[in-house]
Amino acid sequence: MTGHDVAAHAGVSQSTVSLVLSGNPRARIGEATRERVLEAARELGYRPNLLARGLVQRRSFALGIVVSDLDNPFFTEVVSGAERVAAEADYGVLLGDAREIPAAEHVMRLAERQVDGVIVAGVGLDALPDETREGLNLVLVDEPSGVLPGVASDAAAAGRKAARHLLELGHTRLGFLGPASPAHTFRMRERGWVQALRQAGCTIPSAYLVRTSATVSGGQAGMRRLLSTDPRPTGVFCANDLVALGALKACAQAGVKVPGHISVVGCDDIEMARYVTPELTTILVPARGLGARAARLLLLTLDGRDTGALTGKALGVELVVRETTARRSI
Amino acid sequence: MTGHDVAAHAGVSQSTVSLVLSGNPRARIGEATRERVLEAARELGYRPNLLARGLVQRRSFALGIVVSDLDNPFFTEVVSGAERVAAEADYGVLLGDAREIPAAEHVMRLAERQVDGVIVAGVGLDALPDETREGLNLVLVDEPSGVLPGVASDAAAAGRKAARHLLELGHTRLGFLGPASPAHTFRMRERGWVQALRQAGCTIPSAYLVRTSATVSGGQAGMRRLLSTDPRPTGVFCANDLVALGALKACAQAGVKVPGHISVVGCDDIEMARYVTPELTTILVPARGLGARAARLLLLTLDGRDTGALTGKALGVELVVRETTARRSI
DNA sequence: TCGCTGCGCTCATACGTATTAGCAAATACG
DNA sequence: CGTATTTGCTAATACGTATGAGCGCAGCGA
Repeated sequence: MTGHDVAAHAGVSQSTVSLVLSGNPRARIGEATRERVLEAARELGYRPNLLARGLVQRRSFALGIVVSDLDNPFFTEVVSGAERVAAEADYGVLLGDAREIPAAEHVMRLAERQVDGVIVAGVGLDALPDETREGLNLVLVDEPSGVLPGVASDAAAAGRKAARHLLELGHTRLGFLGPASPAHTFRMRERGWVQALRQAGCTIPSAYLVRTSATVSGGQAGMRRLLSTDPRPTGVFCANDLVALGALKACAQAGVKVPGHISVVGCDDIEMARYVTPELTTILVPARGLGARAARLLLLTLDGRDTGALTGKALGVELVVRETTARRSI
Repeated sequence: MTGHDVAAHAGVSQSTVSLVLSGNPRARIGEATRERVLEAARELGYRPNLLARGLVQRRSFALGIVVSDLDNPFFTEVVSGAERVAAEADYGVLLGDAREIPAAEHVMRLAERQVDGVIVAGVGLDALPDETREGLNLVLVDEPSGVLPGVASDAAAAGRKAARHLLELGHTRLGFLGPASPAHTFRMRERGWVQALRQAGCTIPSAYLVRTSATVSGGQAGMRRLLSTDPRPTGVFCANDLVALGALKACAQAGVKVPGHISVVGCDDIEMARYVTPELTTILVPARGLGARAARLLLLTLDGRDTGALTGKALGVELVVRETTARRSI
């Protein structure tokens, strides 16, 4: 079922079929033949071959999205946001998960598939060698590089807001749970946290700064370490919600009451945060918004339009107070 | 950077480049020229254009996956499993989320992109009209149709195992929370549940069979209704884990102790089930396994290989006892 | 010396679409 | 009525790859 078949059926040439169906407005086509072609196409159930179109147009109208971990709900939200925008614009979305196959490899494969651009989330710039990305439209999510376009949340603000919230509740012994990651976002969350505490005249014993992997089990192990310090912190900020969930688990297992004995603040506001008991106080990072904005940025770039409105400033983050934080009781 | 460029650089024809790089084993190529071509390709950083290849081979080496709801962790796990298998086999994965755009529309778009096959999950056969799928390799996940190939979990067994578990704990007043969905999986989970109860001589008042949407808020609302019955059920089976999480939330808000006052069993075993407090007792449905098997089935079909081993029987489900179920106390 | 047989490579073409140049007929203009 | 101009369509080509047919050449036997 090709354009030639439609042409034959309508008694015109393939060129005419293409002109009619591409909807090129400045194409001069008689009303009668336009009707005949549309009718024939409908009758035959014609669907254009986008590979052929892509080949000649040198645009595939597809974009790729590579995430570091498809099991992390934060990234699936990013994907979800990007997919929505892309689909709305009639773009296809090719997915890559960097757990088994490195991000750089995914990017090259997507390039072979001639995607018009690639969104990369949760992957540092150092994991993407130059030769990987030459001649490719890349947008980084939450990894400001200065050299590549990207969208980001205000990670330092996330740390600051967590700190201020706990400080306002009267807490002064404050712990941090997060990965020793080169990822910009994690570094900035930590930096914002530390700076806000310093500014408030709060000292930070090194035992209160615990390194863990950015996963639930990491948070669990990290919180165990934190609970074994003496005196314990009365408030903890976790670098992301998965870590916070692990921390809550560790508290429950150790018989430590949240928020009675210790207050916990997460970061991301994944959906799960609302469903655990007690509900997690966290910093909302608009994951879906980041994905959507990344896709929009890419699409604007491809159309050669102005992208200033999207690259300008970071997406705001917001404190969401739920049940894991309370005024210091002792 | 095309095969012609590599050819010019190596002093051979484009055909030769193709023969060398396609690695066609029965191609007769001299060792010297093979080396020259490989060297040239490496030097120029040549990457073949898969659109062109797909056009001539009439195979894109890509497959599509359409899910009903990308925010449901169960489906992201299905996607994750399929992506892994596909990537391993050098296939691309095109993603479609059926919340904004109907599944049938996604399938047609994927067909235009010439995917070699499509995996559809969480979507009933009735949502896919015949003309949508003609000439297309479809695999349905958890929606046995008899007419299309598919992979499925043993949904009736899920219902039965939930029932037996609660019966063994001494519960006799048993409620069900689930959608009035045409989806085969939900129907079978319910049927297995009902049959096992009947078989045990357990009557099921219609007030104990509550219809809700298959979401957290649906489960929350449903559980509220169930808690207002008199006498209350002492055990509840939820059609999936999201519903169960909502049910737990409703209990917490109503001051009803789980599992002290009421036992709750979910279905799917999404990751979240382990992180809520109390941890959710549930029926493990191997989502990632389903996705992986669907992808393998598709790949085997495309290679014209035998698929008997994969289509034969449903994937087993398994009771995972955690903390939301306990022996009937009163 | 002359066929004959593999070997190693190239030529030509096809895949299905978009697009430019151009042709014939119709229309407008002086 | 003759000449521009516009209208409506087609022919031809390109996109980058795979692949079957075919060609020159070396080696080999007679």
